[in-house]
Amino acid sequence: MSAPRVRFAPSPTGYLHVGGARTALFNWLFAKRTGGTFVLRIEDTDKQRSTDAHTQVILDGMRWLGLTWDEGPYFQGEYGDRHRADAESLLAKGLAYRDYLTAAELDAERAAVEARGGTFRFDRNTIHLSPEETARRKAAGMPFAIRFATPDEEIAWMDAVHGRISWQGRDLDDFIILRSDGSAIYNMAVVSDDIAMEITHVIRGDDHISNTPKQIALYRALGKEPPIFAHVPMILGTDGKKLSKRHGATAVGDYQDMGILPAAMRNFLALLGWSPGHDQEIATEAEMIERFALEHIQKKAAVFDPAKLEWMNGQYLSNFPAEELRAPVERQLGILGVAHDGRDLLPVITAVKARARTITHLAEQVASRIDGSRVVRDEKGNALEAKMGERFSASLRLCQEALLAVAADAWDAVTLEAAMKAVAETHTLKLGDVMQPVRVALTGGTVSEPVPELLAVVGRDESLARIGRAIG
RNA sequence: GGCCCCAUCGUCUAUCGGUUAGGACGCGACCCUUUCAAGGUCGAGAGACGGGUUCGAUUCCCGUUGGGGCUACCA
Repeated sequence: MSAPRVRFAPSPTGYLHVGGARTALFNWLFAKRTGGTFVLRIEDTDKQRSTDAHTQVILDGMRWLGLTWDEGPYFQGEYGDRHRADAESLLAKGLAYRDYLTAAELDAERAAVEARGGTFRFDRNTIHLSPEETARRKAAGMPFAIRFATPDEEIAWMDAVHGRISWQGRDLDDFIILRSDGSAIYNMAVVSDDIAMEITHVIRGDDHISNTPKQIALYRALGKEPPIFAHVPMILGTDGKKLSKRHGATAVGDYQDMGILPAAMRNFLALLGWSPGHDQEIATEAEMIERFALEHIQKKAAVFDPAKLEWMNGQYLSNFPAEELRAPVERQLGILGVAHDGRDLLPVITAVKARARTITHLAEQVASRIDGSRVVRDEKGNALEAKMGERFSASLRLCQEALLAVAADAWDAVTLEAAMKAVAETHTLKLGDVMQPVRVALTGGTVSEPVPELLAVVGRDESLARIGRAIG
């Protein structure tokens, strides 16, 4: 068998949604795994809703996720002539027919049926013009749509994730393949393109299952062998409904803005509906490619859990070397408007990255270490001060005194830890009562890296300044 | 309504007829510790229901219930 050719075919009518991104990821993984070709095709035939801006956002989202394509992007809108030729070839073979009924007349027909409480369904035997009227319109050169004469036979396929799925032709109506303006309808365009682009495996969302029998019928009518279909499950919101705007962030760009790393997003998305078959969840790109198989894709829809994504992102943050985090952190600092010129961020990032869950969060912490104006006292910080009362500033004064005694060239975590412990010992204070006030004075909150490291990262002058300010 | 798809802890999942039904997130407890959203240990927590098939069903078949998708001269 020749190498597989797969495609991801988004329509540029919106942003790149996580569902689409996951579909793209599965296609990409499959292509990598099999040594196949990953084709990107932009389905921009809906002129009303498609925009170049959306196309750009989708391309950016894929690049951000590292889902590089081998061919394309092709733009479906450029192949109108081929779509039309394919539709007309069906007409020539007698497998499709002209329908002179106008869209308005069809709408009226539909409205009438629905007004009676019925369910409208196109039926070639009941919904049609009289032969005379058809002849008259044809003679008058009126525009017509082309309908596919769906054969009354079973259409079945072995879905790579679902197994055998079958439909009866009679449950499909004679759907339109070419509009009266000469443009192809979705199913016709897709089949025409997939044939022309020699696509061997169609990996797409579950919601396309009902399009598949129509497309297979079209392949047969065109005398072509259908590709292998793999319908991957949908992604749902926390309430079990199809993921949508009201669930919050659904666009890949939203997660980029929230400070999610591409590697974490990719890893998380891969595990939504697919499993490597073992217990290791954090996996490199190479490991995922190595284990990827269509057969291991889940049939059931998956609920998107933002909490687990954040956890996973936190894992990547902890494990990534600080150097790799510097660029995204600097970018975020820029967004926050924090000057960091000439400042070595690596020690700061190293100190705080284990406790951060997003780049945004990480950058905020870095900002608070290098810029005193970025320190905001949180509830816990206030609560601690209130709880300790007078002892709070008393403790800080003792620390201030001890820290002043530490020379600038001796200002490192080891020396500082010794100095802090000495304060506790000589004044018979609990270590926590000495450390916590300093943490609150320096960060505004009760959560941070170990205090000696914190002092080292913030620096001597700034640390003492913040302590001075806290004492008041 | 019709057609189609689906069904293991709250969530993501492992299991491909025999397991004390395993792991992860989240949750709880404990340990470590100056604190923690870090690390470690432990715990609670699932086969929707009813029939078959079988020596034996989470697993295979049927039905019920529940959820989802499609049902356009949209993609």
